[in-house]
Amino acid sequence: MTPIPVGRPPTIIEVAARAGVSKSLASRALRGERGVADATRRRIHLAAAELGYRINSAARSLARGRSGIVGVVLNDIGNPHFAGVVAGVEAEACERGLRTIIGHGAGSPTELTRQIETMLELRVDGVIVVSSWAPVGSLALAARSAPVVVVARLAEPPAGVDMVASDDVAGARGAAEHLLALGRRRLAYVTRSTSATSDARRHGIATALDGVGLSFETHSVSADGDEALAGILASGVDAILANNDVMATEILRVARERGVSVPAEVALIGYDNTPLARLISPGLTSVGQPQRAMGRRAVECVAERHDGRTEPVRALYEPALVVRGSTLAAPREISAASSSGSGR
Amino acid sequence: MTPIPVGRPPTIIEVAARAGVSKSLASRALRGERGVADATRRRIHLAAAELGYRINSAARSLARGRSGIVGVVLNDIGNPHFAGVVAGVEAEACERGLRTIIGHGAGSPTELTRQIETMLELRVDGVIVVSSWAPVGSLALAARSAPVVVVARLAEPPAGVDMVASDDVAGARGAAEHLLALGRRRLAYVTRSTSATSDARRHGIATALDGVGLSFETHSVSADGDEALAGILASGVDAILANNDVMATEILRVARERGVSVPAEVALIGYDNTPLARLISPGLTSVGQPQRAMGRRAVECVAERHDGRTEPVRALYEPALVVRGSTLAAPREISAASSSGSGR
DNA sequence: TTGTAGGCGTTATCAC
DNA sequence: GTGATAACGCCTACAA
Repeated sequence: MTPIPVGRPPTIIEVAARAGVSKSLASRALRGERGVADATRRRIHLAAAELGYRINSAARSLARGRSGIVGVVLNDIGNPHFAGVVAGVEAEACERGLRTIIGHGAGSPTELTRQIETMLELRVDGVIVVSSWAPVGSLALAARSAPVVVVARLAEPPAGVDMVASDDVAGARGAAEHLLALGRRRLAYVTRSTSATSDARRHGIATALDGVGLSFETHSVSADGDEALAGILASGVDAILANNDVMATEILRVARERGVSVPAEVALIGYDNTPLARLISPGLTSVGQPQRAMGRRAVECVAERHDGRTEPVRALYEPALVVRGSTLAAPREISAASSSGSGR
Repeated sequence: MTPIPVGRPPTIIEVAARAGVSKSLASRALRGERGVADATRRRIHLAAAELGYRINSAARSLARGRSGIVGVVLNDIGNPHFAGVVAGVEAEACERGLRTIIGHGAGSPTELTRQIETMLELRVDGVIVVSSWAPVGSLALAARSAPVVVVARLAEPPAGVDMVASDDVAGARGAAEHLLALGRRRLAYVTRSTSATSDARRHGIATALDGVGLSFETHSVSADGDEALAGILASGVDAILANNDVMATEILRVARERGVSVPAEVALIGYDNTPLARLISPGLTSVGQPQRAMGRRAVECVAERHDGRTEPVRALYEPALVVRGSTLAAPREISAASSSGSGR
């Protein structure tokens, strides 16, 4: 006893009836296939328009076996880094005639997994997971059902999962070397929580400091860790590397509130080089990743898997340090791209 | 013994076969309906787990007539205002057993329309459009197929479309009055482009200034309008109201680059009171909207429509001015909630 | 150029 | 408790 809703969307059968043709012909005409008389085609399109017909994508993907949609699961909508990746995904998907839908992982492994599940149930043609917090197990499982691409660093990406990332070790090392070159010696690394990405960046910093016989501390702070941040700022460090721009911006705010001057007392470096880095004052020195290019590459990976590729992709893009006021006394901007590679 | 499934994802028929039951029984068991012997139910769940079975949501929504998914179409992923609304939507949807997927309108009416179309083709149970740039026509059309809620101001929302907004006129008026109270007299309003939201805010400012016999200018600037912004800053104004926090932050950056001091020379007010307002320096005075509450209300609207409501909802929430350093000489924060209403 | 006849995976309505 | 069987809306051979 389905309570028939008022104005249930019309089906292709009703369109066909109105145009006086069979449903298969209507289907072909609406899909834009050739082999339909022009006059008939016009009648069909007219009927569809009059009825407000809209294809039922559930029925279509059931019949075709694929949906024409790629799903993107984001770690955190509020972080502008992800907006950049999404832009790349959308551009490439659009060029290939694919639609894009987005799922929000809300920074939680559980929720990320749920969103990936939803995408798979929707039978998307591929899942692009922009997060390094998705449980490896659920990624591997997902990859059994559809092409899965992770746009982030994974310690040990499963064989069935493609990975598109930037070289976090090199990026963080470059950032640390920049600080060393400026004469900073007491560095700290601040991150939200441990992840493969975070670990790789820490390792990069360690590499740089090992070379000159220095050590540094790593701090994990929670979302509202103002006190913790203040403590770090007051601990005698002269430079802080943050795991991303949002984190760096928080640190900058706390520094200001506590009267710690940046960069005079403490130099500050973010990661991702999001628009945020340019907006704040002083401008934030940050390690840039080619977000758009990575997003595009992820869609390519999905397409390649559909074309039969089975060997996993491990694309690593070169990061580029963008120097701004938060590490320099003068607010003058210097773009110091360390190197640029395709990563392919 | 868990054989690795290969090829197409397993269907409920394979699960049923493996468990030695009919597909109807498997369906009932997997759906958690009662009327299945416990032992049988366990066998079925085991078989499903071993095969890595995942329901085909296309088939389900085809059979059921609804998808259990609400679609959210955002004007701009990069603007943190939308993240707040999404959080509210997700919370409420989750409590009601609904999934949420997101579409990215990329700030363009065309793309917004396309994303709404995609949602309708996916037969979502409701579309929540968080933007005032979606063409009214396409909203009205969409509302013929599914409940549509706009979370933004529309000049004349179609009868079939629910609207959840905050009182932009009052919010902007309050902001302008705040500036007047501080002794500012030469105000300017800066927006990206005209929209119902933008118009309402302009009107609110006009209302406040009319009361004291002052006038002001409205400027539309494009995405990379640094020169235009610099021009406005140099035009002799002593206060600027921006259409949103992102825009305000841009203005602040340009002001800094051109040596215009905020708030000493020019006071600055944003809109939305996003996390961004707190992050930058000086803190940004901003008109807050209850994003989460509005997101939740939107999902309620969808549910109500499903329960048979036909009269449109026109919910208006009270904005609240949050005063920070960008309008005060001292960087001390004063939370000045003008009033708080449920908007129901 | 057009029509007919399955079939896609699931749910729902019956019988048994 | 359990199992056939008919939709659901569309696509795709295959016929006409």
